[in-house]
Amino acid sequence: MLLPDAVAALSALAHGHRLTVFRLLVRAGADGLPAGEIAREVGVLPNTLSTHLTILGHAGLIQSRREGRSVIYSADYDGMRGLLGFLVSDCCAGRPEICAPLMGLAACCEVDAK
Amino acid sequence: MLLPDAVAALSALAHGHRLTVFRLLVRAGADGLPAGEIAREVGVLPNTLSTHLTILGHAGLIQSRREGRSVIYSADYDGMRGLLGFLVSDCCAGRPEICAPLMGLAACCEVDAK
DNA sequence: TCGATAATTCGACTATCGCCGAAATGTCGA
DNA sequence: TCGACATTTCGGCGATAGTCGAATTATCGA
Repeated sequence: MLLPDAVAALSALAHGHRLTVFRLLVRAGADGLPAGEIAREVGVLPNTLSTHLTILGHAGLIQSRREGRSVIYSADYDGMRGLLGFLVSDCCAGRPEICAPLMGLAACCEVDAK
Repeated sequence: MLLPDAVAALSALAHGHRLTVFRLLVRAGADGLPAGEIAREVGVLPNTLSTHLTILGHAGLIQSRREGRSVIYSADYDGMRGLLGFLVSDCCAGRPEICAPLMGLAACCEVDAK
């Protein structure tokens, strides 16, 4: 991931509603959620939400697929990993002790964790 | 970390110059860098950089200390970890296979890595 | 084919962000 | 104490982001 892509992804998440939507989709998993339900859940007008979803999509953080008259949105875990990887890249600069505290983040996947 | 704090941190990083500055400081380690050198390195006017540094500081991503007539800025690794932790929190939702690909990010600290 | 539902696109308005020049503040050496 | 250096603060300007109402597109059931 290049810096402009990272800026786009960070800008996409740098908004209360969009960040809420993204986290909602991250938790929803691969099944995703229809746009209407997201709008209801987050409490934002459908047209406004649509622009937010477009921004998140362009940033590579979410995907969409059509199912009947609904459009289902789901998190793009590859994009998410790309952003996180960019943020921690070169954090060590030869000093493992510096970013050692960052280890353990992935432990969120452990059973019983959190 | 609460959502408003995460939005503040993401907004702080959602800017080309600020993201560049942050990465520079992350690599610089605990020693940090004086404001003037950062300005030269990034290629931005001192007064403009100052506002950027203030924003990053308020977001809890960098710290500053005075040394003589210089002000030394350095990355706040705690704040950084807080943001990353927030982004991956609850990503599993009981489905370890979903965010399993996120594991290995912390491998940046491994010797020989990157 | 028609009406209803779901979602998006368009146009316009307001608020906020980012930048710069100029001035002010803080610190040190002579 | 004074002048020089490093950084910050302040003012105003142009550009961009966010929101909304209204209109448009897409899909389904009858």
